Amino acid sequence: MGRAPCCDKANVKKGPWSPEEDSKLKEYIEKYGTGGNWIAFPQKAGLKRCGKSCRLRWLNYLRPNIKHGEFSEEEDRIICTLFANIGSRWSIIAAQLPGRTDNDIKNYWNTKLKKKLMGINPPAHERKLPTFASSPGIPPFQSQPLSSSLYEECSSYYSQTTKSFSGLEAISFPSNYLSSSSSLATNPSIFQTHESWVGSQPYYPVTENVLTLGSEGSRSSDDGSSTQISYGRDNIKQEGMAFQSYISTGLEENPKSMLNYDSNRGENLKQWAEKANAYFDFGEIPLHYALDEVKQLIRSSNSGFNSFVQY
DNA sequence: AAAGGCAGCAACCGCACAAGA
DNA sequence: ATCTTGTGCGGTTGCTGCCTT
Repeated sequence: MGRAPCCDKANVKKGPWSPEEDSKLKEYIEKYGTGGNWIAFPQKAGLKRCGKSCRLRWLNYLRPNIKHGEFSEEEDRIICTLFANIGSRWSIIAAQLPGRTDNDIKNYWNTKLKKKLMGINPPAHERKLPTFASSPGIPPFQSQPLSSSLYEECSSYYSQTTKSFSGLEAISFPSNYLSSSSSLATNPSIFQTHESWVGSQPYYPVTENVLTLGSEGSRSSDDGSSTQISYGRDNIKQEGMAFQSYISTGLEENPKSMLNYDSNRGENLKQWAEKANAYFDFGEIPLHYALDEVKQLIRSSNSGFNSFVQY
């Protein structure tokens, strides 16, 4: 038996909102606010809608200062940069783009930006990647030839054959790790190597290629039309590699001690935090907001992570 | 001009989490 | 400590309008 529905599905209207409903919703909120309870809202406002639907309509469409229409090149860059770094966490990305909603950005990514990236993907045979010698305990890394265009850089990871991005891992913690420290203890599989990531896939620690941000490597073009995404061994922080190594070798040697927080809370977590600090580095992302603010967003949205990683 | 295909986007769904009882 | 409820989020669906044949 699942949880009770949030509203009486039989008696609520679904589908597109009419102008009358819109104005009813808007007028009520302008007069009385949301009342802090969206579930009760429709009844108070005299709307035959689910509370969640009202909330969505307000947040995504009716609320003041919502920006609709074309995304700028700068917005494109921010979305790409953040997507590469934190994945499909649209609410966080939206927080960096004033006036844009998470839904808007998600739609834009899925319908346009992703295709933009895919569109100029060179054939696989033209993308032979050099492999760097690996250090002991550290898996080999590969670099990409540097290019001046953000789209080329990102799209080089897109496979026309599999219709998915592959061989690229953002420098990021696995999303399930970020959102819940306990999942780490119960789901060792998050450490396994995987070969593809798309929006819906969880992030795993880097295994092969790394897309890092800022530092040296590719640079913005003169007109600023590209971003500072760059990748390659030179940009990979030793700490990050060590962190990866720490995870993989540690798991092999003693999975229990790596995963059992209850009995090992303390030293293990301290090491985790240290490695995590080094690993979780945004570099010099050219955003309107300070990196600290981005990190703050992530911290504030992931209490599990926050509970043991101190910056 | 009509039909089919496709892209864009608004809205829905279900899950996870947090807060409060 | 457990259960219930509201909220927020990301993934998905389906409607609508435009484009192509």
